[in-house]
Amino acid sequence: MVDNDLKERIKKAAVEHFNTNGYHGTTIRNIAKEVNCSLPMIYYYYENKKELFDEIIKKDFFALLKRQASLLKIDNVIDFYTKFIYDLNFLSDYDKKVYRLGIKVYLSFDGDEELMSLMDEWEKSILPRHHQLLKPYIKNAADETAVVRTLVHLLETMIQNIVVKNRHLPEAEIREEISIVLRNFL
Amino acid sequence: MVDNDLKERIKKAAVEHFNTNGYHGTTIRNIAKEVNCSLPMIYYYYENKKELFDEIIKKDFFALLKRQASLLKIDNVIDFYTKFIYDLNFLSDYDKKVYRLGIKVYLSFDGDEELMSLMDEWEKSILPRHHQLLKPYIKNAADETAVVRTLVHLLETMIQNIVVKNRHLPEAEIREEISIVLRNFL
DNA sequence: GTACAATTCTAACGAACGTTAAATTAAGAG
DNA sequence: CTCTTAATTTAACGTTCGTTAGAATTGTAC
Repeated sequence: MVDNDLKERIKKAAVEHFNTNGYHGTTIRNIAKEVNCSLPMIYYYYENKKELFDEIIKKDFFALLKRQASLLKIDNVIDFYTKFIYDLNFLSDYDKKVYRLGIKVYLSFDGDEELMSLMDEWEKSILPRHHQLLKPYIKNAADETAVVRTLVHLLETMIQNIVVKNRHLPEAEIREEISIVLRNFL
Repeated sequence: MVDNDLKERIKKAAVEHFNTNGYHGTTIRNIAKEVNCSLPMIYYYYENKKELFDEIIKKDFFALLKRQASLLKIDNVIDFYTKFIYDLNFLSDYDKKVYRLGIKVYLSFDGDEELMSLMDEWEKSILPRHHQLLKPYIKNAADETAVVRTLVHLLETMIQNIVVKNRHLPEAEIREEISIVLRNFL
């Protein structure tokens, strides 16, 4: 994320501020000060505060989610999920902040009903996607849906630890937890 | 939570607003309007906006956490944890909102560093507490700490689903997921 | 160099914010 | 009924907010 272009720098600063101070706690003036431009420049590139916020969530956050979801070359299921989570540790700072902001909207800390419904739609797609993904590897299908659900729940917590709480999760811990959920299943 | 007393009604409305609009998005005027009193009445009962916010987190949220943590009569571990989570579904509306607000502070959506460090301290106590709790029931201690960690992570997601996302989690689903993590362990 | 468009700025607008001073009303004691 | 204190209100303060009008600057094409 090289920041030469002013429009991009504004968005970058906005992500930072929205994350730290929330939507209402973020002021256009603070963003302008941070990127060292005058206040109306922000209105030159973005219609208003809300549009700036929405662009981050609608474009950058969902793009990030889709990028994540498309990394689907599985050979070993546990390796795959471990890598899936572990790699989050090494997202760029900007991507992590966008992710964090998205999760905040998802947990309805900020954002409006339109954004919320976009989130809901995304969320509904998660379980089926992972179920599909795991299907070919299931050996013991006794409590299939429950295991997939548990796995997804576990992934969710680990994502939040890395992205929202900004912790580093060691690969070994990730692998252990995923294995615990998936044993007796693969 | 009967609301006769004005001070209590103010706090109740504040929880509602802080939850929906965040700290900065909440205005004293809106709170006053909601409880049908004049604006300075809020300053009659609370020093300022920040003190009102802090009282909710420091008193009500932590009281709630401690109340939850003290429900420790175990006979069957899975029964216990299932009930522990399932009962969250039936918290009073007020308690749920306080819980939700607390989690938001915990995830640093609002609140200052003082509150954050209170949260950190609490968080550090969680793993040891559950480890202690599970100790007498462990049969297969091969990956003891990992299982406890996985369980706590799973509990966290379920708490967030109930309290933050305001979903109802059926007892059967809770039990299934806890059992999946704890099998081969008890 | 001149013309024109794309950037960027200074300065201000009205509205809403947190907070407070001071006046008013309600309640309880003697 | 009077005095005193508690509860509540009206009205305003200074500040900061999101936003915009309009001027100044910079870049580009001929």
